[in-house]
Amino acid sequence: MPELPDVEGFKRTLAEHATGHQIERVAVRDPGVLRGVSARQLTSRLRGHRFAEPRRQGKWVIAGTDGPAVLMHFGMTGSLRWTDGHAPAERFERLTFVTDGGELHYDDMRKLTGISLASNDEEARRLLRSLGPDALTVQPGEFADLMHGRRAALKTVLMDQHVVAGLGNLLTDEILWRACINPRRAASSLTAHEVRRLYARMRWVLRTSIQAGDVPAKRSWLTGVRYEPAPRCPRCRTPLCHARIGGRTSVWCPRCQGE
DNA sequence: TCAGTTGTTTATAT
DNA sequence: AATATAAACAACTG
Repeated sequence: MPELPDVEGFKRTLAEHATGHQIERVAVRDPGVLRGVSARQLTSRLRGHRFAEPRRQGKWVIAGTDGPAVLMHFGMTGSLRWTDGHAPAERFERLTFVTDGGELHYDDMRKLTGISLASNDEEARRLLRSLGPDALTVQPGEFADLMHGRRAALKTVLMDQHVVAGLGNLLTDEILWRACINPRRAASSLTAHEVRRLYARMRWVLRTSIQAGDVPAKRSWLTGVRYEPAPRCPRCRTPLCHARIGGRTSVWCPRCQGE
């Protein structure tokens, strides 16, 4: 269930375990996750190279090496696991990087996105150049400018990876609920005060979620109640509204955030 | 059997 | 350029 906090965790897995280790081979169990590269190419171009410090931009992990860089996306169901030695394949394991120190396993049930290869970090940046600034590191002034220039519904704008990278459906609803702003408001209609509040709540939700390793499903969070049959606002107990906004199911509190 | 799903890309129209 | 919408991708859950 990868949202930005989960992806940050995958990056950490790479950083803590894989960095410095040499890739001996890549075992492609399901080429359906490869994007723009064949299984043979992936192995031959990566073999012998060592993982460097990984980066994250939005929901992408860039696993650099002293040669090519691996671009990973996790769609709705992907994840990354490290095992110190060889481990039998999990049910949805699609690809394994076998290194001299252990194995990095890419699991993904649905295969909605996948893995691609860039010749170097420069090409990796070029491939991801259409992404907006990362939601965790975007500066308040830049964030305000981005919101100001968009007339579409706030929910749609926040989820648009070309505007700000990293916010998915659950995170966006959680942030808007905490900022007490209606998801259908035009982004450009926010007052300066509202933009500052939105920014502050976004930072808080992201930092708290990253610490937890995912968006917490606690009862005090919108995320923790949104799948209940008749969910109520964790703050004021008002029954929550739900509708499709920007093509995704959205949940909000009509009392805290307006109808 | 059918609807729904935590995401991205592409096409299409406005 | 923005904006809005739908479809496709794939495989599971309720």
